[in-house]
Parts: sequence; structure tokens; C-alpha cells
Amino acid sequence: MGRSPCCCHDAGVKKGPWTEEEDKALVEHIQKRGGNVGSWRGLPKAAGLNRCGKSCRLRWTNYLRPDIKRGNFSDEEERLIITLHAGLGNKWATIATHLKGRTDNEIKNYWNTHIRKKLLRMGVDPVTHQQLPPDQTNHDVNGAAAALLWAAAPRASAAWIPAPSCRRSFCSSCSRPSALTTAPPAS
DNA sequence: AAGAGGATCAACCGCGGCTTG
DNA sequence: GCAAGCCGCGGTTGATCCTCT
Repeated sequence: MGRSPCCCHDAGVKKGPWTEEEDKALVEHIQKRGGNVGSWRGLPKAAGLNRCGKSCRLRWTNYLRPDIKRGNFSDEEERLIITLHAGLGNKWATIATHLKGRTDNEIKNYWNTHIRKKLLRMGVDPVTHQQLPPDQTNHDVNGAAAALLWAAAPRASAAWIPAPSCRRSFCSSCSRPSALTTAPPAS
């Protein structure tokens, strides 16, 4: 029960970023088995990888799986994440099952780097999804309007519609999020 | 042009829970 | 019923990239 010694603690097991060769070996091994991984613990040895099974599983599920959708989250996906989070909390794996092609890790990262900050800017507690008291709010002018919309919407409601002001825009040249369309605080 | 600080995201760590003998 | 083994999850870290001054 509980925690068991992890193969990651074995001396000589490689850690850190994966190389192209390692990716190739992992993908080829899994494809050779018809997509059936079998035992993750035994996989590294079978695939000729000097990695622990845990690391292989993570790399496969978060990056190498053929059905993974990469790139920016759509507004629709973002809305869905917020709605699901309001009902499920930090159950990233469960939330990920509702977003085809997205991984729990990707959603978790996106939440922590984008959505969480956006909610705070709107004056909404990202944990409880309740409106924060004014003194704990650092929202801007547009965020205040969005927060009003938020407050008017039922908590954890699938009907929640974000105000246009809080939509994300993207840099057309690099496809990375460029900036929030919300104006900076008028100071 | 260069350095500082912030943002992003791949990967790691440790734990809980399920399965198996 | 119990213990060991393994998998999957959530939190966190750290390297890299980007933006601002």
C-alpha cells in the first residue's frame, strides 16, 4: 500500500528533457505493441531506454500520444475548463476527459498561468469561484464589468458566458497568447 | 544591446488508491 | 484480510523564452 520505492531513484536512470532519439524509441516501442503499453515499469528496459517507467508514461501521455491536440486553447475550451473547475475543483485528470486531445498537465499549466490570473483580475476567487471582496480584488475597469457578469451568473453554471472584454487574443505571427484584451488599470 | 524580471511549460516528486497474490 | 507492487494524479520545480527598461 501507499508509496513504494520508485525506479526513478535507481542510480544511472536519466532525468530531464527527452531527446529525439528517446522519443523515437518510446513511440516505436509502443506502436510495435499496437498502442498497448503493458507495464510501464518494464517498458524502459524493453524499449532500450535509460529512463524510469514513470518518466516514460509522462512523456507518452503528455507529449507523444498521437491524439494530443497541441496549441492554444480556444475560448470554448477555456469556458469549459472554468465551468468544470467550478464543479470539480483541481481534478485535472477528470477535467481533461472532457476536453478531447488535452492532457491534465496541459490544462493544469494553462489554469495556473492564464485562467487563474484572469479570474483574479476579474475579482473572482479562482479556488471558490466566488467574487472576491473589493479590497482583495486587483481587477481593472473591464475586469470589473466582467466580475459583475460573473457575480450575476450562478456558481458552477454551464451557462456562464465570459464578457467579450476578457477574451484572449493571440499573436498572429507566433500563435502564442499576446496579451489580454483587457485594458491595463487606468492609473 | 544587455540585463532583470516575469511568463510559460515540460518534467519531476511524493502520495493515494487500485490490483494482485 | 493483509501486504506488496504498480499506476495515476496533483503539486511543484526549474530551464527556457519573452518583454520591458
